[in-house]
Amino acid sequence: MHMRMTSQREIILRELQDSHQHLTADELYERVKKIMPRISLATVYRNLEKLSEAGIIGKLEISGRQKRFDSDIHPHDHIYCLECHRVDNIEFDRNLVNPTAVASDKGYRISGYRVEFKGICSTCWAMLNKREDGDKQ
Amino acid sequence: MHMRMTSQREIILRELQDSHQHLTADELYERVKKIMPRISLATVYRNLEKLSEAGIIGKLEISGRQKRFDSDIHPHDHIYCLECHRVDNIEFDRNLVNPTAVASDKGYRISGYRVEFKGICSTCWAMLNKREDGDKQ
DNA sequence: TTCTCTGCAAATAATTTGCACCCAT
DNA sequence: ATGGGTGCAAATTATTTGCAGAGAA
Repeated sequence: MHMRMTSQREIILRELQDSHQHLTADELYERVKKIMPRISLATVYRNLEKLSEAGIIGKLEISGRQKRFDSDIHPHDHIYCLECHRVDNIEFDRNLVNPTAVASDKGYRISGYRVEFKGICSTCWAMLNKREDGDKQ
Repeated sequence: MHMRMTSQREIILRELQDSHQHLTADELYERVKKIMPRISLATVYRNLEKLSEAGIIGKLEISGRQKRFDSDIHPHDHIYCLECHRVDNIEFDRNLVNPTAVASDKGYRISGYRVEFKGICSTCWAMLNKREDGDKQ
């Protein structure tokens, strides 16, 4: 059950890291295809799953949409745009939340938590304002 | 664009409220079918969408799985079980998080946030321990 | 050699949509 | 009488899986 390093796995991981973004499987597929045109989307899915199981990348399950993947695995939180669905890191002091303080709740054994902000990103905000200006004329 | 009250809408809402749970569309469909056997799953989806748009119920998009719906619309947070995927309310002091303190981040206009805990619920915890005991024998 | 990985196509899961008819307002 | 709502089936979206061959270790 050991994980082999294949060229597809290597490229998928590198492309995610180089992107400095929180990409979806198909966004990553489009990027990887430029380097390795015969790769299949299933391979991208399978590798992202393996890599996140192995703790090499993070899997973001945010806002009930497509999963996104994150090459940054240190604990941090995110914000997503309600308009374009992009996801960014957000600076939030995780010391403010003490999981053990709520640990007795409902008898759950708590293993983690995340704080997920939502809003409108600056790009969409600008577009929305432009559209409103147009409406007025 | 006004919302009509139909018998299906009424029953869907009532069943969700009476359940005191965070149900998925198809769980609710199964319950409603017992009262109104010819209702379709699409109707359940459409009504849950309308009701949550109207702010009458809440939509929970948690852990990258099926959406769940909540008849309790006052701001509160949740915990879900990694084993059985049930969702429960969790008591967490939302005053600890100050959205405006992170508002400048990346230029987002923040409109809300949620804190999502994960863990193992007491039922699954008991089952896992029982299974382990079995393994040892 | 062994066993994981791959590409392809088909399958699945969750949700949405087109359409003709129904019914609340 | 309007125009939103409904049931049904088909379509869509995101993801997973079976299979036979490829290729790391």
